[in-house]
Amino acid sequence: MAGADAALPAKLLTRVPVIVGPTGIGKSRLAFELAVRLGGEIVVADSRQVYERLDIATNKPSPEMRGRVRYHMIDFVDPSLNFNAAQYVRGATAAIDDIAARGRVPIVEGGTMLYVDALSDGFTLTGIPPNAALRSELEQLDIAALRSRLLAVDPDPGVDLDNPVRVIRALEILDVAGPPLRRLRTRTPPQWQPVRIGLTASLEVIDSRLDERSRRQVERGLVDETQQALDAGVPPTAAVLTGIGYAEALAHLRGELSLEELPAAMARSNRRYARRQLRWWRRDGRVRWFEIEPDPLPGILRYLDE
RNA sequence: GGCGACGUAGCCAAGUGGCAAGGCAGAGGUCUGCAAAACCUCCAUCCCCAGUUCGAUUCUGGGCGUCGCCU
Repeated sequence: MAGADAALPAKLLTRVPVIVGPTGIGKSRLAFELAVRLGGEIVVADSRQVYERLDIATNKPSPEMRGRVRYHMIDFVDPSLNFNAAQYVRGATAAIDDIAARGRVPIVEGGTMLYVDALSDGFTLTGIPPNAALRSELEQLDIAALRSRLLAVDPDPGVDLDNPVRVIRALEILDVAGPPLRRLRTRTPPQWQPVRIGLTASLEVIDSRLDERSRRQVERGLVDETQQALDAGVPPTAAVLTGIGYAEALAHLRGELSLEELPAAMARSNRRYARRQLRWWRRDGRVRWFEIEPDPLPGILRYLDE
């Protein structure tokens, strides 16, 4: 965080707590408590909580929490649509400005690694929308063909050439913006100072919390919620329904997974995701880590005061 | 008790007389930006014993086990 501070004294920048960590560790609860203490509002950085109605497996804050603290960037996108990181950064940036302008404390909390970093580091994202026709054409090609097609347009695109999703996206962007791809990827730090706070615990603790949460989500009516979304016309391929919990609930509705097996399958997906999140933020030296036991809140408040 | 089939990694599963596909799960990693996605790396000497053979997971015999059918 040193570089950005040189131009503006740190104290003049609004310090924004950014709560990160693996799924199921209680980030949401902590952000809530922090908001209550600080007179804050929460900007959720989560690629699934943005969608309307699908509440259970997206782990949206409870109605009680939402009654006491104002939340932003949740529950406002038609679940049939696909929301993306560029839209997120635009919306979240506006929300933070708005919160700060009203003299309140913005608190970012989230699990979607790219969203958190894109917002906090000010990634310039093109926001170029998916081109269905181009995609269906490109999806016919194997990775070697995709790769050579990309390299023909841009010899040094800076994307993983083994990864079809990335290569297709690169071609999609180049189709609109033209080469070179690298010039489109800049960073403009936000007008506020992120204070990254990581919540962590042992893998055993995380895993057992995920087991428990998955079981409760099924009890709370995850399958019904999924069925209702389908009945409302949300296609099974919609982004929300490919998320953890909904993907497994759909498998159950298709008869591929019994109700008894459902929580375990969900917990497994969650475990993988949690590990990926830990790896992502572990390598970010700007994150200050706090164990969830004992209550990390006092230490975090002290840290924010430094 | 008889007949038949099978016995390959945590699970599913291919395969061959010459040093054992793949998928899932697991572990580790990537990320200049569609990210709860995608990608990369790692991960077995084939139930046991004896025999045939230069060489057996693959062939033969005997165990043990599982499944099915029959009595």
